[in-house]
Amino acid sequence: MLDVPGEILEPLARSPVARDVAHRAGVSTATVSRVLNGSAGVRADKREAVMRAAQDLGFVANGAARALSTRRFMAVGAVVPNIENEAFVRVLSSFQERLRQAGYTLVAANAGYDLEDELREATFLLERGVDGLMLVGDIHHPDLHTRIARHGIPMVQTFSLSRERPCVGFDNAASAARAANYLVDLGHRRIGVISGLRKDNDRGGARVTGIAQALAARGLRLAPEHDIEISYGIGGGRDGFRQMLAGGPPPTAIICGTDQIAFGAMIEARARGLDVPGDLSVIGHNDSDFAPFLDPALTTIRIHSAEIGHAAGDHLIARMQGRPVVRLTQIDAELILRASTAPPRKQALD
Amino acid sequence: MLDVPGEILEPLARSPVARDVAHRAGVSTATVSRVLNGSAGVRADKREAVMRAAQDLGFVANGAARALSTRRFMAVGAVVPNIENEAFVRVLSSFQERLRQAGYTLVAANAGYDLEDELREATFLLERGVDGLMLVGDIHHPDLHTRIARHGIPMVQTFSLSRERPCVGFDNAASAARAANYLVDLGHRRIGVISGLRKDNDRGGARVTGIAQALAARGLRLAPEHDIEISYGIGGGRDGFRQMLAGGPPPTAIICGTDQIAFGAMIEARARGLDVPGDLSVIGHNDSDFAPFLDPALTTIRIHSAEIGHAAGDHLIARMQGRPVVRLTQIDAELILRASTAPPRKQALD
DNA sequence: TGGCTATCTGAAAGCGCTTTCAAAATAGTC
DNA sequence: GACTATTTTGAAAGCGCTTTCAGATAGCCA
Repeated sequence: MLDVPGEILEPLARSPVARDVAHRAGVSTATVSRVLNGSAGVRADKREAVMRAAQDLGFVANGAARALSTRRFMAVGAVVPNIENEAFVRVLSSFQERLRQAGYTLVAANAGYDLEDELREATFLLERGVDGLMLVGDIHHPDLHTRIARHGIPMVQTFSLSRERPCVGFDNAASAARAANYLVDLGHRRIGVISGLRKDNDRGGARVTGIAQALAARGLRLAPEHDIEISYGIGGGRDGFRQMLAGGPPPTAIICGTDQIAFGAMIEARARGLDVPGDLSVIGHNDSDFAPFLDPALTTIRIHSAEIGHAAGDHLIARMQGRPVVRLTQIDAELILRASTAPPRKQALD
Repeated sequence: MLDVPGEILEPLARSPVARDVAHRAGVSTATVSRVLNGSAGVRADKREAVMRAAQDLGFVANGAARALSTRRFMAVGAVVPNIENEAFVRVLSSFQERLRQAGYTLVAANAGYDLEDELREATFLLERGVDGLMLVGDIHHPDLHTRIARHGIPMVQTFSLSRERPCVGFDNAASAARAANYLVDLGHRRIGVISGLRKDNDRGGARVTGIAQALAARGLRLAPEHDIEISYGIGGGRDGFRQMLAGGPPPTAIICGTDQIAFGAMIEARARGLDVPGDLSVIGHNDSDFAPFLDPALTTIRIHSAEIGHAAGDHLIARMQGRPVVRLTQIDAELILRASTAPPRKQALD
């Protein structure tokens, strides 16, 4: 890093307030407020005058004053585990889209898969006065809901379903189970899982559970040495698959917690001379941009992130406006079949 | 999407305010404020009492009231072209990290590579009362700077250098030129470029210019048919390279605007039976997570996004606190050599 | 103990907007 | 033209916090 010396910069001037506009237009601030908020009952000529005055002065209402006065901040918060994760970014993006249309601002924060941190960030947002809050998953710090309740604002959870709380998501166990069943149908018998960290992460946990149960229902089992938990990312996927190979006879198929992990596993498999899908079928999660372009193209569980974001936005907006709303919105994930899955080779089956 | 009927939810209760705390602690709101803001000059026993009362009541200061009173919102805005773009997400993430430490909240918005939209989003943030603003690049709507100035808040631009305005970035032309020179040094003579959309995008434009100039300085030229502009993404890269092949003798090396584009170009090249790097050397931009894992591993220009975000954060914080600051911070990009670049085959050189 | 600082503390005045309430202006009626 | 029903309007009271200013307390020294 290199700092290039340059002119030193300085600040400020007083920006116009409602009284200035009122003066210029020859009315009271009450009327200015009425005009600017579109309330009815202002004579056309005064309305005109106010509009022009505001325009001339470049008046912009002070958000804090307005918020203080109306008791609404017109902002909603969102706390996601990892703001650099594609799926969360997509949700945030679509969530924001909706909020923006309704005049709300999105304030997002990062919790890094840690309950304490999540609580801290959420509290920070609450202090800011957000009018609503979006969270990811159904596992949170025990104090979190109390604090949210104390602020009396609506909250919605995303990505997973919840028994008690408002949520927009999908059945992680069921969709992962579907992937497992698909593999079993193809003829696979030894199926492994590489997931991200599962601590305090109901999505990851549910997926593995779903797979284990699906296998059990078909008379198979998820061997402990084929149930790997690693940190996210391509590197994690490589490590995970390496670990799996170290534990006895390799699986003929694996289901991964993200497409990045799947990508990593495929790389490691290839480095070990295994053919995908010949020797190893691979399924990812999320349907990332690159998934169709991998070689072979990656079979993956597509999560409709944009729809989740939209639905979560709609839910929160409705509640903030006092409209009734259903507690649970389910948006199903979808298994996208591509070239990384195939029946196992005969000799691998014994 | 499926809506499952559920209980209908409802709201509210009054949250405690400073006066409540004052009452409970037997002091005035002035003292409460002093304690909660850590101002000196409050006797220990009263301080204790206030702390406990606040704790018991679960008091959280109303952000709007505080903002109104202090004239500082403790929030800064950021408008980026595409919130789903890896490089921008990284910058936002590190930017936020710094802000958060200093007690500021980040409010981010999406402009989608459109000047009008950028103006709209920035105005929205300005209305919100942000205390500072981060933008990307040096090309903006003519009205934007006027509006920012009217609010009297500091602004910093990122990713590119600017002649007039505060900025944290790197010399896009120079770093792209370095990549071009490297290719020429390897022996390449026909070098192509696939960039993202260049309209209103000084980064993309500068990179191409830098490459063209570097080539010119070595007695070569960037042929128009080898100068391709496409929309971002892997698909864009494929299309771009296809277009390039349609335009006469193919280049022996290409420089791409992002790693995604490079990835797409590599896929297309392989689909055409070209070997990378044997028949085609490829250089990307950004050093994405997947770059080292592509086959072959991608040579790329690493942009130190995290440092840019940190520096931009530091810059804004300093100015918001009235401290002097240098106008321009340069953070150099770096050419990361991997396996996707090599000398051209002899027969390709004529 | 009295007198004089040095500390602490609370009353009160904003911050800039919205909104209520009653007065002023206008319109409508007979 | 007097009188009532409507609209329009502005004065003023908050919203909940910070901060100034002056008064109350405590601390010290003679």
